[in-house]
Amino acid sequence: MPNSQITIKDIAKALNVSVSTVSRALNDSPDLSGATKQQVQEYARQHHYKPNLLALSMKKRESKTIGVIVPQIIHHFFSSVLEGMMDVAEREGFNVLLFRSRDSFEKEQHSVQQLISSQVCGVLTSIAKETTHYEHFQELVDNNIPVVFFDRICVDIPSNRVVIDDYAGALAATEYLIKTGCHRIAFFCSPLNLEISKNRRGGYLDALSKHGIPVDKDLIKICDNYDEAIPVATEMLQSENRPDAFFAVNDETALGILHATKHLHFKIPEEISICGFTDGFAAIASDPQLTTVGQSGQDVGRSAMELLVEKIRHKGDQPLIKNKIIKTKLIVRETTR
Amino acid sequence: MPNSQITIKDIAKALNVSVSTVSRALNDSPDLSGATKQQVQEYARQHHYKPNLLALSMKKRESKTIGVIVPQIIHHFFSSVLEGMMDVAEREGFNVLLFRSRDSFEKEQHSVQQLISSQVCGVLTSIAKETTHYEHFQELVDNNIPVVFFDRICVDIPSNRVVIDDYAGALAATEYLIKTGCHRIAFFCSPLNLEISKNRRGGYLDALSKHGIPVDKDLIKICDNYDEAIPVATEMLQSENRPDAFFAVNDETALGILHATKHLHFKIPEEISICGFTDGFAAIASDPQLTTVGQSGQDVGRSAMELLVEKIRHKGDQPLIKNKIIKTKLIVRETTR
DNA sequence: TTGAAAGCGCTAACAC
DNA sequence: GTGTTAGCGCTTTCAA
Repeated sequence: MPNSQITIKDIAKALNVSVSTVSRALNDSPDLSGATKQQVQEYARQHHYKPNLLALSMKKRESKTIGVIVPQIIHHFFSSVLEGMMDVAEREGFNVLLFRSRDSFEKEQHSVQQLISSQVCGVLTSIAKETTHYEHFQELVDNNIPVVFFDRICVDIPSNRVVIDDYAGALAATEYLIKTGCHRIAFFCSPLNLEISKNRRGGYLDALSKHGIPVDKDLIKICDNYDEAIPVATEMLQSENRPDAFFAVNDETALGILHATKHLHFKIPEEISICGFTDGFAAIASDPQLTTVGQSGQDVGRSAMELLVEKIRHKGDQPLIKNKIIKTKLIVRETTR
Repeated sequence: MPNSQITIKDIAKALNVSVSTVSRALNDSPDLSGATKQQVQEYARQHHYKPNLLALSMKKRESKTIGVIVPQIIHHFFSSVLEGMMDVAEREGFNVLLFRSRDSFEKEQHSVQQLISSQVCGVLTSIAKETTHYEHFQELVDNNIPVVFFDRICVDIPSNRVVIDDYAGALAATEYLIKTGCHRIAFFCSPLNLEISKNRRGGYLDALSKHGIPVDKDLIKICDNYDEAIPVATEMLQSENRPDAFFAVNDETALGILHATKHLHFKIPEEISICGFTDGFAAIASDPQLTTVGQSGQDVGRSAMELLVEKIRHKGDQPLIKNKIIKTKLIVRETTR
């Protein structure tokens, strides 16, 4: 921390006025002689005076800082969300304190503690994969710190939420696969403690039942990354009763499946259809290009930050819970018929 | 900001002791009776006491917070850098205040002001594309706030720097192409005001001259993204004197070239070799998988944070400037012979 | 129009 | 062992 920063005290001494005068001048208070005001402002400018935000926050009991916890940063969706949040934070004059949970419950808990200690005026978070209980988030609520969950939400805590319309996205994708002639559609998803997994699975299951296709549990796998998808998909494809389509919770997994499918020389999409979820750059870079459910991370980030700021500004008001649902869009490319 | 947070004052009142006793107990001071200490700690625990970091920072004149400014967040390299920084920050007990310049000089300036005001104890940044003068960074130095530049460095400010070895990476990649039998190697790069462009071009040119291959200006294009690369590469490939290899400043551009090349039914890598720079996920997802110069953003982030923390801890010491160069690694996959 | 003083939450030097 | 107090930088009420 700097030891040479100039304070109002320094200015007061230099100009032979009181600190309150300096404070007033810098805040452009109306009841101050133009002369003194100008003099102070001029001096402050020349000496690069900058208010100490720490002191200001203490005094005003308001830090103008928002805490964000994401599971991961190198991740197309989460970095998009972050970018969207920064758009709004900047516009609304909030700074952002960033934490990352690495999907660890412990790290998430620790981040929340730090955030409370840091006196942030609101928190945006997507919960860690490991997380199954929520006392730490409850503490935020108890401390009167508004929270908005996004994407991986927590239903146990009364708070605003911004989610992708996972159910509708998964429903639409699965229906598309069915309508293009697929009958045995495998589904690769994340652990079911995550709401998004439940919802995407819900969409998948409902699409099947809607079209009278029985559910085969062997077609549903907990598998959500590139490396794991390759052996799992390979095994399925070599089985007697192999699937004719795959739907995965994210693009990486879908691309792992694609890799395995090509390796076994199946024709895509004639023999096997594949659909992902996210629409990152890799979906375009792959060959054939990946059909996927597009979700705008930036929209999620923007909405979440907007909701939070609104909540912070109207803190005393009725604590109504607003949920925001961001629409997805099926992007049909070359891995489906 | 919370209004219900418990303070040492509250604890003192409840337990009928003085605030200093509470403070000492919470800091596990040795000169305190075990009984009182335990009583206080127990009470604090039960009531979820959390120290007010703002007050602590004011008092200690040290905020344990590091400011980071990146041009962009949705960007494989920068998000990797951020992730690497978070690794070290977490380990070393620093919080991270995040800013984004969007490559705008004005936003960068404003971020620096906020950082100074926020009393951060150090700053990590990669300068905006627009930035051509550096008074704002000089102010950090004047305020005795350590700065480490990474990737897009600022040579005018005395400070530590962490850079990718762009020159060596480009040299190695180009030499590899030459050694595997390519003679007409096209080069797609970013505008030349960026140091990285200059350095990568330097590596490319030197590799050519080292192997006695004349430079053909028609083979060098300012083009650094997927969409633009497709038409530019297509045109080159259809020309009479077509290249037999492409080297691009990033993976997206290389993948655009790959797309164009496949579209024209050239055999890869037999007829055309392609090499990118970055090694993001898309390089693996593509088919054939992309040969590329791997640059570890995480290593850059980690090194930058480590250098900064070191500088913060040894503030009084000799202000020697340490530069760190992060090696690249040629990752040969399927788009080169 | 300006100044003095209290206080935000915390620590630490100094008393007892 | 424990309490009292000053002070970090700032705002704001009250007085002058």
